[in-house]
Amino acid sequence: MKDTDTRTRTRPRPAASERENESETETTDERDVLDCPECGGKIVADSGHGETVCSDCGLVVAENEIDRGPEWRAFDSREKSQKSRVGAPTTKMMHDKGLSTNIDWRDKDAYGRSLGSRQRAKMQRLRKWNERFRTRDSKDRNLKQALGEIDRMASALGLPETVRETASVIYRRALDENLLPGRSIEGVSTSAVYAAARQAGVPRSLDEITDVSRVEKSEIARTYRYVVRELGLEIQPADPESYVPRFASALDVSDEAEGRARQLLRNAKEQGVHSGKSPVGLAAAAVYAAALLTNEKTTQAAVSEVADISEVTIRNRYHELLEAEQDLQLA
DNA sequence: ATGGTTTTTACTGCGTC
DNA sequence: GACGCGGTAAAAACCAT
Repeated sequence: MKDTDTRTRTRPRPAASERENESETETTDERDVLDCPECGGKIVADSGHGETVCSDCGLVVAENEIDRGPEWRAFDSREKSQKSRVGAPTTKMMHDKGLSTNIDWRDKDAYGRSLGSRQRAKMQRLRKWNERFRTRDSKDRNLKQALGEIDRMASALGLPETVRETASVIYRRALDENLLPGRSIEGVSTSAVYAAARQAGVPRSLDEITDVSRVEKSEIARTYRYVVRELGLEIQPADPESYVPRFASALDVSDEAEGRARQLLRNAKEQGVHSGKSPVGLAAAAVYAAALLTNEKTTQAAVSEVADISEVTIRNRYHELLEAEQDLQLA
């Protein structure tokens, strides 16, 4: 991980629809406009989410200002007024932030008198229904937010529609099985994306996932393990070959080299050289080795860059890959 | 918590353009 | 002399126990 300083972290720009909404929600008085150190573009102090962010490259200059914007987002003026922050202070301790109706369990009226049996039965029914609606509402809102997040991350990672759908399904299942309490919506939706991408055979490394998520790597990993276990998802370790096309095209190497890379990986697999090693490292090394074999110019540094893996690892892996290749020819 | 394995970081030496 | 590459040692991260 390169970004040790949390204040200068780049982030993918929000989807167009979101940005439009933010700018029209915001009153346009006294904004600070400065030049971005990163790309020279304009930085507008606001964004409505307590962040000061460059509109061109997404560089986050300052975070943790007070967010005065409305809750979530609004699509028309009716929703906007409904969701604006007016009303009782909310608490995060309750799943519905303490805004819902509560019916006392005591069978007394407002003056403390006991209720008749008819009234008691009525109250009993009301309690039951109130409870039902309340939990359903909260799950709805929860799901809405999570699906938005899943969409945002998936598109930032360039994942196809199908992956988003599986991610949503995974999230829904997690919600239905009550896996959420004690875990953040963010964390679980990130895990869902990670799992879905792997299941679909278009894996993204944990680091790549972490870059687009709002939670830390360790939490994602923890939540991911938990979700996979509880849901009984069957996910094989990522196949190194599935990283090859992405690296190959990022490095502009020929199809021939790409084929060689796959071949190298298959050989390695048969000889069991690959177990225990990171699939990303293997894939990166294979691409590098293949480029070498086909006389194309690539540097370890370049491969290391696109694969986000150290050069040392590439060196070690690609020696092993070439050895495996030789052993195979001798046998 | 611990120990074993893998990956990363940092540094050095070698050959080439 | 800068660059690409190789190797090494030590630190850090990761994993299973």
